[in-house]
Amino acid sequence: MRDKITPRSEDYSEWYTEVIRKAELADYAPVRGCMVIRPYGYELWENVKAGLDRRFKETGHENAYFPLFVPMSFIEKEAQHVEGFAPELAVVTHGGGKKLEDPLVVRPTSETVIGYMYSQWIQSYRDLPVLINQWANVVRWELRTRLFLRTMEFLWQEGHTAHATAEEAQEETLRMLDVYTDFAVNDAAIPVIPGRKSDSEKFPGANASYSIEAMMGDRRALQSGTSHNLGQNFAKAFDIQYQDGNGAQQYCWTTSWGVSTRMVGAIIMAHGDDQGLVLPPRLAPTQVVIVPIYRKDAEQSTVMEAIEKIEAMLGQNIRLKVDRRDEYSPGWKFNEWELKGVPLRIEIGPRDIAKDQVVLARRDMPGRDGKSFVPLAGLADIVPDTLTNIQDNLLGRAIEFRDTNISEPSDYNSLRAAAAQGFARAWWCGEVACEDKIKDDTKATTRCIPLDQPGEGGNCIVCGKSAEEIAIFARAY
RNA sequence: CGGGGCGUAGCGCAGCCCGGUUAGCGCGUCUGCUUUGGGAGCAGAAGGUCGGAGGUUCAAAUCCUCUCGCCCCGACCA
Repeated sequence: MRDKITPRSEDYSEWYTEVIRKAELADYAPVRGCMVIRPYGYELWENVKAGLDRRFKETGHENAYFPLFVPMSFIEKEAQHVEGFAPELAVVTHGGGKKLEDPLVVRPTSETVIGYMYSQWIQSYRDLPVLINQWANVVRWELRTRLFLRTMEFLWQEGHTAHATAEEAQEETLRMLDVYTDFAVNDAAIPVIPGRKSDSEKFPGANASYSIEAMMGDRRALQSGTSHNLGQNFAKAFDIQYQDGNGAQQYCWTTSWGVSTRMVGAIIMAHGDDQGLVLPPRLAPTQVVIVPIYRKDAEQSTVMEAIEKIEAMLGQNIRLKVDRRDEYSPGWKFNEWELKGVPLRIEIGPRDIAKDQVVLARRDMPGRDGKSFVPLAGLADIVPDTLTNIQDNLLGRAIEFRDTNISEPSDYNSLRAAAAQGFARAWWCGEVACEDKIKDDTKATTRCIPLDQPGEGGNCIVCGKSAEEIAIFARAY
């Protein structure tokens, strides 16, 4: 906390870990691959949750809670699902001092239990659609973990819906992808690319998977949210049937979609700089911090009185913190709040009070550029405006960064170079062989086939055969 | 699971190769005084089963064997 952090350009990975630990977002737990989310990090997550939860409710979803333990036999019911998840399951074999007859799996995701319950609840077309979300923890036995990006246990939300028709399920899948995009862009200020996953990157058990892909500060891709059209796969495995208007039994069409604590990692890596975190105002636990400056006791009381006026002026709508600690110097506090990514800082001392002004310092513009003197009387307007401006600036900056690092190579050699340095957009025929060749040569994988397509066709960047769609290739986390 | 690195005070490390008094240093912590507009200064103090077990030796943080854990790189990663 007290020392400088490793510059981003020098060692991105080290920078990432140091920022998380020094800003007190999270810490390593005594169990390998697990993390403790500390209060500051948890508050950030709570703001992510609030932004998503509001959107879920606005689109007609309800929250519920399903159990942590899943019978092993459930996981085995859907062939692709078990194949995909078997290697990373945590299995409970003993309970109450006895070996269990049937082992229990700690949920890696909840399609199976929820599918089972849906089969009990759904009888008629009148029961549909079922639109449920749960906020929960899940466990996947990951071999290699990184704070927030991939931990053995993580927090997320998983939405699970059941519909009468394939069309409705597809609409829902894309609607939720759109909700994620809206959240990422407007709340997290991360300009994601929504698209469809290639078959090899698809969720085990899905007919089609979609994701939002974000570009991190090191130009690598981070899958930041997924939405799956599960077709009738889980409905058939768990016998989720309804009687239609003609009295015939039909299988439901289901979807699932999720965003996890990985989103916190995305926020850190999309906006952070050498000073530390840079949080978008919409999600920042503290939006404005006030640092008082004084020498003598008399000055202190004058400054504190002025601060009380500012607090009253800014009201309840701004997440405000006054740093009253006496044991640290103003300079020390400036550095600490910058490390913690607080979007806006107000500095106020005797000289300012004499002129009825304060100093505003913007986190998105380090140093003198971000500092300005503003009249105390105008703060009620200026502070909210500046926060909005910072939010917009972060998004604008991230869009510009992403766009300058997406290239459109026209031949395979330039693709190789492009994929090493950022995102590459190129025609792809859809063959796994071509995908694999790119992966072997560049470590870049198919991130997604963007929803936004040029329309006409082209030739596959690898094999030259005709291709209908453009895909994004990049190295991913 | 393969390759590499590291476990010594709350944190970061030195000491180990070449065994030898009471195991050091920086930061932080505590007390006091002076300070406070970009990471304050001085003085004093507290804080250690040297990851664990076994072995060699008159003597082990140091040498040997085993073991546990963590980090990094790779493979893997809905």
